Amino acid sequence: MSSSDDNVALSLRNGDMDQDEDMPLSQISSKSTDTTSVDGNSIESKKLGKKRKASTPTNDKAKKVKRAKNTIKSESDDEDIPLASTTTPPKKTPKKKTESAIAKPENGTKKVKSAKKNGVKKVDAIKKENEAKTEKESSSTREDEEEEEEEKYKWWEAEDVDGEQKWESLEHNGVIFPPEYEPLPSHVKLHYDGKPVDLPLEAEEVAGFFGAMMETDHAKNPTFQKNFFEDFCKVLKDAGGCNVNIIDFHKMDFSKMHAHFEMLRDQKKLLSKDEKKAIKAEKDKFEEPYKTCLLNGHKEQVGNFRIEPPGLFRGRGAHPKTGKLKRRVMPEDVTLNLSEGCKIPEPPQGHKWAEVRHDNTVSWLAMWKENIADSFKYVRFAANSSIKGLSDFKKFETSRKLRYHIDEIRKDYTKMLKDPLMQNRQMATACYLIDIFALRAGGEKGEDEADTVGCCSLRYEHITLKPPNKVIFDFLGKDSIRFYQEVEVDKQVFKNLRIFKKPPKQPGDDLFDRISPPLLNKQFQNYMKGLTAKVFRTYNASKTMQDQLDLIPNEGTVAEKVVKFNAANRTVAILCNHQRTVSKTHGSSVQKIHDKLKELEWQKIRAKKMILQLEPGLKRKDPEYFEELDDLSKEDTEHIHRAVIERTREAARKRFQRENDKLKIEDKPLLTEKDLQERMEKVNELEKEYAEELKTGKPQIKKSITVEKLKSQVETLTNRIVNTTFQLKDKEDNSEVSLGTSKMNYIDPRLTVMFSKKYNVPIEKLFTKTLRDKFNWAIESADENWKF
DNA sequence: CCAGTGACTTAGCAGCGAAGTG
DNA sequence: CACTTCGCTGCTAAGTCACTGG
Repeated sequence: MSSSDDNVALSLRNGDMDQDEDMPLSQISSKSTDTTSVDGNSIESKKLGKKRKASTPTNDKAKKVKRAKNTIKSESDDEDIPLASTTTPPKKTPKKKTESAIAKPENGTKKVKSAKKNGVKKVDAIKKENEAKTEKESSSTREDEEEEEEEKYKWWEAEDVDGEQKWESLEHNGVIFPPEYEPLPSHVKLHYDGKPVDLPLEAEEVAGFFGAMMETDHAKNPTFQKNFFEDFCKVLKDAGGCNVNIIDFHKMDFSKMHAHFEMLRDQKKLLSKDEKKAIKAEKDKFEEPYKTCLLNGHKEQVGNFRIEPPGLFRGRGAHPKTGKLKRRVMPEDVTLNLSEGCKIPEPPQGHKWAEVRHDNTVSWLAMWKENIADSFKYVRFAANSSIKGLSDFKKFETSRKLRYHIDEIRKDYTKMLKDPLMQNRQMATACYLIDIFALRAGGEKGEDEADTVGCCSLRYEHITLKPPNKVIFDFLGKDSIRFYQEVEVDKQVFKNLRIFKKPPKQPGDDLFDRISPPLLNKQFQNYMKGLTAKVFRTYNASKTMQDQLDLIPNEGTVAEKVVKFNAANRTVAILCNHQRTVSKTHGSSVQKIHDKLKELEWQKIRAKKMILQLEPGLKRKDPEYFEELDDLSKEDTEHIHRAVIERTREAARKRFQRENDKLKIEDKPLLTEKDLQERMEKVNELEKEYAEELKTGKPQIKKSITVEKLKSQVETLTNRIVNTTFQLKDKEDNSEVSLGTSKMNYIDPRLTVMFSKKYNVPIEKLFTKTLRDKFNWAIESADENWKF
C-alpha cells in the first residue's frame, strides 16, 4: 500500500482507538441475538446435533435437550470467569469506523483509467511507490511528480475503486478439446469371468479408464471400484449393453487392456529423439493460438486452455464420489467470455458453444459445468499475467497491512477469551487458533465430500486436552492432509476448549457451534477492509519468513545461503502444515545414503591405514589424523566388503551384457561365457584380498601409491562425507515437508527478492522459471532493503 | 436472513525431462 | 554412457469468501 494510504490508515485508526479501545470483537455480543452466556441457559444452536460419522450412534433429540445447558459452573478451575456471568455482557457503542472510510479518500475516478495500464508501467509504479515511502507527509512533493504519481496509485488501487471491472477488452481463440476416443484394437478386450467382452465404444472407453489405472492405489479402493462400476454399468446400458451380463465388478479382468496401454507407453518411449521432437513441434504449433490472448490490447498467457479430458474422478482422501466417471465436456457445455464485437472463436465442426458472454467483471475466458460436484471449471489467465499479478500483489499488500492492526486484534481476542457470552468466547478462541496455529477458516462440508475440517468445523474428537495447558490437534484438513500437533496454549484458551468439549457434547459435535467463517470474517472486516481468516495465514507466513531471514548472517558461499534460505522456507511450510507424501522410495534411498556414508568412511580409514603402512612414524606426529582408524567394527567392515564385491560383480555382469548387445548389433563375434568367467575371477581375487585384509587389518598396497596421493584421497573423501551428511539431513528434514506451496502462495515474493539482492544470491537459485515469471512484479520492484 | 451459487486462491501429485552419479 | 534421482510443470481437486435472490 502507499505510504500516504498507510498514514491515513494509521491516523484514523488511532483516532478510533481513543473512542473505543477493544470494540471490534466484542461488538458482536451487543448485536447478536443469541445471548447465550458462557455459564448457561441458552437456546440450542442449530449447529449442535449435526453429526458426522465419528460420532457414536445416539438419539439426537435426547442429546439436544441435554446439551441445552452449556454451563461453566462445574468448571472447577474457572475462577476467573467474570462474576457478571448471568448478565448480558457489557454493551458498547457500536463502532462506526470501517476500513472503507480509510480507503475512500484515495479513490478518485482517475484511478479507473489505470486499469488499462500495462504491466511494465505497473512495475514502475511499484518502484515509485517504494521511493515515495520516504516522502509520506509531503503533498507538495507529490504534486510535483503528479503524472507518475497518478500511475502508481492507479496500479494497485484501481480495483479497490473499480473492483467491478476486470478488463477493458478481451480477445482469445477459445479452448482445446481433448482428442476423440480411439477404439482399442479388436484383440484387446475386457474379460469377464474369463470370457472376452464386446463392449460398445462408450463403455470400452470407461473400462479403459480403469484399466489404465489398474496398478494405482485408487483402483484398489472399494469406494472407487463401486463408483466406477456403477457409472460403467450405466454407460454400458445406455449404449445398448453387450454380449455378457456384467453384474460383478470382481469378475472384470482389465489386464489385457492394461498391458495394451503399457505397450503404447513403451512404444512412445522408444521413439528417437528426433521423432519426439517432431511430435512436440507439431503439438506446439497446434496449440500456439490458444496459449495467448489479448487483454486490453496486450498479449497475455492463458493458463489452462485445454478442456479437462474425461476420466475417473480421483478424489483425495476418503471422498465418497471417488471413481465416478468424469464425463466428456462438449462445446455445448462451454461458455466463452470475451469482448463484445470481437471475433468469436469457431466451435469444433458441427458443434456450437453453450453461450458467449461479454462480462468484464470476471477474469475467466471460458467456463463449463463439471458433473461430479456440479461446480464450475474455468479457463483462466496464466500466473504470469497482469491480472493475476495484480491480484497477487493486492493479496500481499492486504496481508502486509495487517501489521498495523495485529497488536490490537491480539489484545482484543485475548481479552475476549474471557467474555461471558459463549459466542464471543468461541469467536475469540477461533481467532487465537487461526492466528497462532495458522488454521484455515473451516467452512461447512456436505455428506458427499471428504470429511475434512478447519477451525470452525473442528469437532469434539479432533482435539485432546492434557492439563495444565496442552492440546493435541489431530484432524484431516484440506486435501485430507493430516494436521497433528501437540502444543501448549494460552491458559484461557485451554479452559475455553474444555468448555467447548463439555458434556453433553460428545464425539461428532462441533466445538465451535455458535460461530461460522462468515461471522468470523465479518468481525475481521471491522479492523481492516479485506481482512478475512485466510489473510492471517499469509500474514503469519510472510512475517515468519521475514524474521527467519533476518537471522541469517550475510556470509558463506551461495550454496550455504541457499540452504539457509530453504531452512527459513521450511519453517513457514511447517507453520502452514504443507506436507507431501513420503515417496515410496524414501526409506530405501535414505538407507542407501547411509550405506554410502559408511562406505566412504571405510575408504577413508583404509587410505589412512595405507599411509601408516608407508610411513608408520606419522602416527606420532599427528595422532588426531589417525584417531578414527578403529571406528568401524569388524562386522561393519565385512558388510561393506560384501556390498562392494557384490556391486562389482553386478557391474561386471551388466557390462558384459552391454558389450555383447553392442557386438550383436554390429554383427561381430560375441564374448563367450569364458570371458565372463575370467572377469569374475578378478572379482573373486578382490574378494580374497578383502578377506585377508579383514584378518590382518592391513590393506594391500599398490606399488604406484604414495603418501601424497593417499592424503589427497582422504581429503576428497572427507569432503564427500560432509556433503553427503548434509544431503542426508536435508533429505530427512524435507521428506514430508513441501516447500513449494508456501513459496508460491504465502511468502511475499519481495522477501525472496530482498534476500537475493542483499545476500547476493542469484534469484534463479530461489525462484524457478515459472515463479520468476509469476513474481516478475516483485523482482522488478523490491530492493535489498525491502521489508514485509 | 441464509442457503446456494459463482469466482477465485490454494493444494498435492503424476509424469517427465534434466541433472547427477558411478 | 546408462541409470537413477531430482525438480519442475501441468493438472485438477479442494479450499475460501463474496454475492444473490427467494
